[in-house]
Amino acid sequence: MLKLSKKTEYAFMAARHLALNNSGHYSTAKEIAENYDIPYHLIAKVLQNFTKSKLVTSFQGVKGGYKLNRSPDNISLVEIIKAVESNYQLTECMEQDSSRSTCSHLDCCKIRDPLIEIQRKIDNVFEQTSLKQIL
Amino acid sequence: MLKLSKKTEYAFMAARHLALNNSGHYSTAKEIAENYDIPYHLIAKVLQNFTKSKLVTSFQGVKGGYKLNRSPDNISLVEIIKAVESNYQLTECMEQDSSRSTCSHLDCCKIRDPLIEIQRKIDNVFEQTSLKQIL
DNA sequence: TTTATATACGACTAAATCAGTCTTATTTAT
DNA sequence: ATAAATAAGACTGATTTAGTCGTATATAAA
Repeated sequence: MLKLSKKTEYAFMAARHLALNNSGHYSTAKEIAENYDIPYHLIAKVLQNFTKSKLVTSFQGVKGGYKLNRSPDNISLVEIIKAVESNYQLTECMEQDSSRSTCSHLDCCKIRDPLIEIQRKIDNVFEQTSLKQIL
Repeated sequence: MLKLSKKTEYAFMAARHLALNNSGHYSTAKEIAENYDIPYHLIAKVLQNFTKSKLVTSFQGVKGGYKLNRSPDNISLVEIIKAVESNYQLTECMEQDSSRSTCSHLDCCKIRDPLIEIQRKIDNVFEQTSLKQIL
């Protein structure tokens, strides 16, 4: 099956929220958690991932929170996905670090190359959809 | 993350094998299992799924096996995927039978419609790639 | 300078899913 | 009859995912 994890769903929701609430105050993890009924610690981790990938800037302490670093039409969905998913790929053997791939069929599977091409096309879908388009 | 299960990988490999060995004899589950080092019972189930979705015709008994019903350029990868994956979708809330959807965010998530559009585009990638293209 | 409110981060647990195994029934060519 | 094949479902173990908990650190404001 072809599925996004909840982490990615939460990431889209959070990114959307940040894009729509970019004035006045910094949005907090608590605010997003309550607004969309998402467990606090989960959305907090998503936002921390955003910070690490420089999608947002975080401010600690009272009146702290998060703000987007770029305008929504300049952020692609693939950036949001890659910020939170450590394993964004179609099959195990597409592991970037090929030494980590443990697939026992590598030498006889014969379908790897066409699948890489398909992965490229799917990347494109997410690459070419901007955060602005899901507001 | 966005991943195909092993079942789909095995399905692609089996479909490819059937396409390349369509003369002389019917290919058997055993033959495919040994050829690609796939557990026999797993590939057997994949082939049974193919039969159910009319992608192949099965023949029981000695000298039995499977044969493709259509030419490889007339079979899309999405058909192969849907034959083996009961849950081919991007998110839980895209469940065709909406009564089965248990997502607790349905009323506040706000990203469902754009995601449905993205699902459509990904469908398209698999729809427009034929079995012939992965031979 | 204390307090309340925020991010940062890692350990842990429970639930769900996936991959694989095993067993039995049925069909059919020889 | 027998051997070789599909059909189908129950079961198990491993892995992944989702969610929880606890603690440290930073900072605005009283």
